[in-house]
Amino acid sequence: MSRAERLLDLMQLLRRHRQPVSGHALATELGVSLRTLYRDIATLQAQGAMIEGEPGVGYLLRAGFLLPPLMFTEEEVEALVLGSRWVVERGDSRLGGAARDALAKIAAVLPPDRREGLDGSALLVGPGEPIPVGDAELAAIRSAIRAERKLEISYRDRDGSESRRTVWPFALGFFDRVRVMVAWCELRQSFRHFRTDRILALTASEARYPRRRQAMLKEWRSAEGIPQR
Amino acid sequence: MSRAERLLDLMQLLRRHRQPVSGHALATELGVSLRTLYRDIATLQAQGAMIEGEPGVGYLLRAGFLLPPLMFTEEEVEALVLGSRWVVERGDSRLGGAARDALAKIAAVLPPDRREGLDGSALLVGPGEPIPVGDAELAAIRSAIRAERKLEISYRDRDGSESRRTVWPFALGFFDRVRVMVAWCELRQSFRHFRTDRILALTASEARYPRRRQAMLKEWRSAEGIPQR
DNA sequence: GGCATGCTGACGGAAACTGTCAGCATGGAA
DNA sequence: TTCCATGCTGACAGTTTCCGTCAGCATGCC
Repeated sequence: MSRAERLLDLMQLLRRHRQPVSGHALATELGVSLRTLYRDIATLQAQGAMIEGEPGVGYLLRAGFLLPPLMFTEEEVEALVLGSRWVVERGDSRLGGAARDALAKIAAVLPPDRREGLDGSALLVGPGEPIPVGDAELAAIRSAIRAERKLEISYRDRDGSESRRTVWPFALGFFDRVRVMVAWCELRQSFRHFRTDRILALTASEARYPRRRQAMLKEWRSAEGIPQR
Repeated sequence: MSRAERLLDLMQLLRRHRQPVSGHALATELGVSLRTLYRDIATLQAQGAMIEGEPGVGYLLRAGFLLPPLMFTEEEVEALVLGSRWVVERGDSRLGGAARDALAKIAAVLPPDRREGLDGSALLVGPGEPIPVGDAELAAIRSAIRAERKLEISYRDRDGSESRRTVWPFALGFFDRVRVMVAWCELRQSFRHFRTDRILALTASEARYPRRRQAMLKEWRSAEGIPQR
């Protein structure tokens, strides 16, 4: 049996056992040495499996690796599909792909009768005005926000004057016609909004910024008078 | 990328495409040769995945695969949250509530560390121009579509002339500034679009209409020159 | 301390993987 | 019919990965 097949088997094994299983037992069941089992576990963990190992106890697959069955009402399915269609239509292509993937995963764990609601949903998103972008840039911005890392951008402001700045991005706003990155600007020492279509160049920095993005978001919200939801 | 990882990716890729996909497309997406893709497909099939391949058509993953899908990635959660926020912002209130409920259910199955990404997501939906509505009407339209039931409406068309008609609604389009119900109009004997803000009154009928809404949607799509997705 | 277990590093032979090439099969389109 | 897109299989050789063995450390319980 090839390794790839064995890894799939291992997942099934862990899924079956609700009690902790010793590595030795797993190794035997898979017909493989203990050392190899440890390597397999490590590989699965590297792919995101939340497998917990405790000395003297054994291994246990924690919830959070495989998607359990989900139950949604028809209306909830409609809402998710409509929202995802909007993301596909208006988000960058990576995010659109993610939306499709998410729906596909949901479809896979939905009871069969609800599943058809996914493809056949009657709620459509009309095409909007094409948004000038920056597809790759949007993905870069999102990833910088997620990792709380600085960005260096060349920006042309409303008046046409260009500048180069280092910013701490913490939010991305999707409007009908434009997208706006919200960030702390090191140059101006204040919160600034940057229309993505005015960003001329963008470099992701290795450096993390010193504040938490959640905190900045909250602060920015109150500064702008936006309710905290 | 290791083979094991690639196999999981391949499963998700197949899940995502609900239509047949050519092996060549899959191989390209995975960054691997066509021959290797065939080998991967064979491996998955040997593991019990029901993947159908037809010459001249492509591959299709039948329901009943071997493993439930992996947990959502961060990007997928972002996409779902953004989409739901848009629905809350732009949908009718019932649908917005459903979007919230759906997110809550998703949150319940997320591993704890991922859960905070839900509320704290940095992707925001900008407020759009307020849409004149009809909140209750929208819910009524959606429900009529779902049940494939006729609606009687009073409508004021572009020219300002009013009419009363019975329609068979089968789709609802969300545009930036307006929402449009798509229906078969008994009066005109053709597909018609009705802006929801021009619907003066609306009565849900008990009577079901004689056609399937999926079929009408498909027919309307090709009549309008809209690709079938 | 003894024990069961988890976990890590190193090593060399064995096994699997991969791309290339070559060819066949099938079903729809021209 | 002839084409074409596609699925599918076999063979081969270079490369990569894998795997068992050994050796050792850590943790927590008795």
